[in-house]
Amino acid sequence: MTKIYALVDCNNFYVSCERVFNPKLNNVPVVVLSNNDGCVIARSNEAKALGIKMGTPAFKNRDLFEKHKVKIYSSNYSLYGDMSCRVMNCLARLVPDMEIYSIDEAFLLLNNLPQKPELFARKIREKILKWNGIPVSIGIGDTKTLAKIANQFAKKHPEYEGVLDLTNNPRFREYLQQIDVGDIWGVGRRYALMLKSYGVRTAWDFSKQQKNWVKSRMSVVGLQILLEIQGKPCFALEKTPKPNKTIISSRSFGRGIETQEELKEALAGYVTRATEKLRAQGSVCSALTVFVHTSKFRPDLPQYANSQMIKIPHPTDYTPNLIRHAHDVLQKIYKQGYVYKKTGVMLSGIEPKNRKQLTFFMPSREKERKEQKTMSVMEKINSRWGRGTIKPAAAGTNSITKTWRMQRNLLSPRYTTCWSELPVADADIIISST
DNA sequence: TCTGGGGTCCTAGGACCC
DNA sequence: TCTGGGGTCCTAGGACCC
Repeated sequence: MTKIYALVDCNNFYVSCERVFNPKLNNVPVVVLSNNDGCVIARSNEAKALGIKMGTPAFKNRDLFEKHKVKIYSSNYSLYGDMSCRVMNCLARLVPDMEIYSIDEAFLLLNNLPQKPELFARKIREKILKWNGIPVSIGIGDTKTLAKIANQFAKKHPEYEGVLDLTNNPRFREYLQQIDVGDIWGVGRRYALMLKSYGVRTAWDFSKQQKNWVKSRMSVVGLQILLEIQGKPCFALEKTPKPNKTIISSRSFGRGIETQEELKEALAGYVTRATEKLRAQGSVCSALTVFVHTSKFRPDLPQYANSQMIKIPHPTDYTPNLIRHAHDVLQKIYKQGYVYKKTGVMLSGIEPKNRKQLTFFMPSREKERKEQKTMSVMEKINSRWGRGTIKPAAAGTNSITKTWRMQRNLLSPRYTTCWSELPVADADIIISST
């Protein structure tokens, strides 16, 4: 039986999250900025209409922000992550087969419904809005790629009221002719340029190309995209998330830093975070890469970037070990006389902990048990009292780290994940509205 | 002054082996 | 002097995604 795919996409997700707890933000331009309050990463429709572009640096938009009284927020990932879980849990209650694709998107299978997929999608939409306050758009198609395309119409054009079904759609060709080839899922800027140089401008044009032609220019991935556009599924629904093969933790600094001591401290914090993720997915790692670089936006300062990987003899998830390794690598690539803007760590060679390769020179069982116990106690304390309640001393004390930590000057409260920041209902308002 | 962070997959080419 | 051919594994770099 042919499958019917739906893509549920939260509209302007981060902005929508802010609006749930602050209705004053409705109908006015709102943007959310990346870490360090650097770039615009989410915009309300009003902000899009002002011509504020995705990914542009905040300081370049300053005039627009001021002129139109744009509401500006630092990104509040505690809030967005929690809201995302709520939306996904709702979806999971409504359909048996779903794949969480990103923080604000999920693919669903809409087969064997008692009603037409479009009707069902409208109900999903209503419920998510009612239960979570988050508006979503839903595109439906014979493949994931077509569902993605349908979603673009559902989101952009109000006449669809948030849902478009492209399966058995008599206007299928018309729709594909309106989609720029670069807006196909998986066709990025480079491929779009290449395709256009051959006169392939729209999704419809693309769907008419020869398999070999596409494969020779865009590898097998391009071929899969072609087949998907033609309605032949190549990308299956992935119901269970696969463990990550690499885990990265890195941040830009709020200010440039120069000393190795400060870099070590930052790095220790990132390793701590990365190993938390590693343990959360039940894995160990056998390699670690450290990178540092100066700011490429300061050509007036001397530039330096470097990275180095080391193999770890015994695959591990033990934070102090990995911090030690990271510091060793940093020692090798650190150079004095530069103003560093960013450092980070990547864990790789990741494998399941219960299946890890044994080696002759493994640490003793006893030692391993101790390490495990230490990590599990640390984890318990942090999950009970909040992340970072206890951490390796190498990651620095708050008073020291404060000076280089990232800027988040416009942060909203963690309304849903922190007792002390719960929204407070104003008694007068409650009384007057009842 | 101020420019994010975290992932995946594919391919070509080198090292190495028989 | 003559200097093959086929295979595997690993890595770096490029392309893409949200």
